[in-house]
Amino acid sequence: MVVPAPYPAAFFDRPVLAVAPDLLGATVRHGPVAVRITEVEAYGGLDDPASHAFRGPTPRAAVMFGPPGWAYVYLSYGIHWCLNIVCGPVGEGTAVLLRAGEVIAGREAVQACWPKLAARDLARGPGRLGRVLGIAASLTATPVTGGGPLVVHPSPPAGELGDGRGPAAAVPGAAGERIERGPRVGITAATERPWRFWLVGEPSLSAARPRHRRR
DNA sequence: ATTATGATCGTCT
DNA sequence: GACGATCATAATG
Repeated sequence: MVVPAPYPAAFFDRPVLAVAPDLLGATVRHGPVAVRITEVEAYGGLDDPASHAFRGPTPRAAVMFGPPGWAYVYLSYGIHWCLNIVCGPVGEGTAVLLRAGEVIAGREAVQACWPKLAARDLARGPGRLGRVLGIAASLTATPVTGGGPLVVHPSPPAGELGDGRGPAAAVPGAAGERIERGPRVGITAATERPWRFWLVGEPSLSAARPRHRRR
């Protein structure tokens, strides 16, 4: 089994609106579990009222102003641990929120933990994605570029990454897939910015998932 | 099928 | 002291 090298810090040291779509189709790994990212949101710095970085480097948001390629983990609604990757140069305060994905490694163990969920729902939504990966507060301010417990790397061809990837999931891969964008979800400020990105046709999307039409 | 509500706690006002 | 970058469950059409 070949595991690709992580994306280098330079990959994340770019405008957040450039990094966000580039993360679609990439893989996040933590221990035995890996998730192929299908939906993300971009969050700005001091200029984005919806961002945790909007009020400057507070104790919580200070990580966002740190080096690109570091994880920013926060607790949502007192319950869910959500995962971001810091982007741009030090001091900018931007990050990409990982909102949904497809479990491509360690799926059997994950399925055993949540047997009532369909495979496509296991990492659908930022809270579930974090839960499946075992995201914890201790992972904030650690690099995802290698050397840490959390790693982001290009997705290998279907089947080369452990169990769980059936032929039906052997999608064309990030390169050939279409990307759409739209408004971010769950925020009350700057709702007009189309800073949410997703892979067209993925069954694991957290919102606006195409319901099959009745006839 | 959609809509309502409770859970639960760190962060910032 | 109010409010979330959410989700599971229950109630209702």
